Amino acid sequence: MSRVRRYWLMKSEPDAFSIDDLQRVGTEPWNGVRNYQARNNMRAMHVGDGVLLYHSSCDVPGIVGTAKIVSDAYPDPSQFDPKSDYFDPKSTREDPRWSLVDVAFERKFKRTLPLEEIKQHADALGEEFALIRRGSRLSVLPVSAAQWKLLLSLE
DNA sequence: GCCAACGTTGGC
DNA sequence: GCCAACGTTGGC
Repeated sequence: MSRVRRYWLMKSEPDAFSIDDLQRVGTEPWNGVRNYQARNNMRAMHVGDGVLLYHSSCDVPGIVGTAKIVSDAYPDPSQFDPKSDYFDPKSTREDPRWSLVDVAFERKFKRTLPLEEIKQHADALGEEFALIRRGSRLSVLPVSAAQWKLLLSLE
């Protein structure tokens, strides 16, 4: 039983966790996501799905490389840790509120593909693409096969 | 540092 | 269930 490979885009702030950090550690549990839409997207992920890594809140915001999903979603342990910034007192182990997936480094682009440049392809990418939708702050978002192909061709 | 956009919280 | 207040995101 095979399934269709799906694609996603995941943001991080390079000051906190960059693609170089991911390359160093190899695989990272993507913890700390505390937005329901982003969480639901992670719950829809499966092993083998493709990820575009995006750097936000930095000199040149943009796509910096690719990664792979290497686990299905499971409860984010940091929600249960009172010492963690991501502690959620309203979450229980019986019914965990927040999930994460394990993300493995795949490839770093030769250059950052800047948001500014991505926006120039808004027509081809489509108005519904959350990365360039006005006011969208979603940190984990779906990417279609066509969008994936186009964005990789811009590297 | 500014600020627009958005999500969440909590009083009523 | 409404909505004002507040906190956060993230480009610029």
